[in-house]
Amino acid sequence: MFSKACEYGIKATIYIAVKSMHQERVSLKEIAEEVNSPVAFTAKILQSLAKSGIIDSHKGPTGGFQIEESNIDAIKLYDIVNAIDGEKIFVGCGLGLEQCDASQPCPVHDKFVGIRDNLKIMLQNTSLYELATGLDIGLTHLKR
Amino acid sequence: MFSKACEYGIKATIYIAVKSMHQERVSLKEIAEEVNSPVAFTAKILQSLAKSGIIDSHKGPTGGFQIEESNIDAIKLYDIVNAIDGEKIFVGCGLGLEQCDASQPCPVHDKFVGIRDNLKIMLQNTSLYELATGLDIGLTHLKR
DNA sequence: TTTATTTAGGATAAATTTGTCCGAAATAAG
DNA sequence: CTTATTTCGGACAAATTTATCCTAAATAAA
Repeated sequence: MFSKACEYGIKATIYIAVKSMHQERVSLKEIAEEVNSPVAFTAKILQSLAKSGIIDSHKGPTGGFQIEESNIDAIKLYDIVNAIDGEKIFVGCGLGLEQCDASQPCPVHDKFVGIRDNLKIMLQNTSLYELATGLDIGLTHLKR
Repeated sequence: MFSKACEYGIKATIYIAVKSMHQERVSLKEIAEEVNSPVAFTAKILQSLAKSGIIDSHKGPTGGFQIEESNIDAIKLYDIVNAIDGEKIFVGCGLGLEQCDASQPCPVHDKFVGIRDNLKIMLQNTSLYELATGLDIGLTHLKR
């Protein structure tokens, strides 16, 4: 469903959010450990999330990643997925046709659009805040 | 969403089904042309679909691919996707966790399972017959 | 039987995704 | 200022997916 990059990016962002809600900044190393993702690859993903403005990064000792607390509720799962995998997941024909829309549909068009709209709506309605809160209170987990 | 292999496989199977409903066998070359897919790669996919028993193949002149007409309604989109991409699309955690279920969920577990179940049900409820019929009567298309 | 045609299948290559390594740049603290 | 720490960013490598090519095997028809 999601790419590995996206999986790591989502996990990392949720972890950073939890820490940010406790006014803590976290290092790449800690994130990769807690989220069970390859360090160097995770670094690349965090870089691009920082460029997208979803997370903040700081160099040097005491440096690391964080998310402005007031943004955590406004950031949606959709934003993270979109920043990493791009909108190509939400656009385009399910069978790869260039020319496919309601007036000239591919055989799976209607059914496919239905599923994908569900996905899109789910991602747009899911806030980083609720994901981070669930993790913080021990309702969910990210390891293994 | 689907792999390229799956896209080509679905398109090819629908095209073969349409022809089979008119008692015609089709060659790899014709399929690849009509479905706008790379010939050699399509050959591989059709090979595996034949091994899975979803389509029949015949060598030699007048050879080609076909689907037993009485099977066309029983074959579901799910069977095609499952034969090519495997069940890994329908199983496993949305964030790639090994240990993730209702009792120890990842942060997106519930929402993700909901979407994926929708997808699975849609694929299981969509018959090759309806897809092929739509194409046959010109309601849908596979080119471009 | 010979020939032409078509799929089967192995080897290989190209493209993309995933992942690593390392020096540069920033920066906090002694 | 120096040093230690941390992210940045480029080059590179491995793995997977996508795609090609060619020979073998089957088989229909002359």
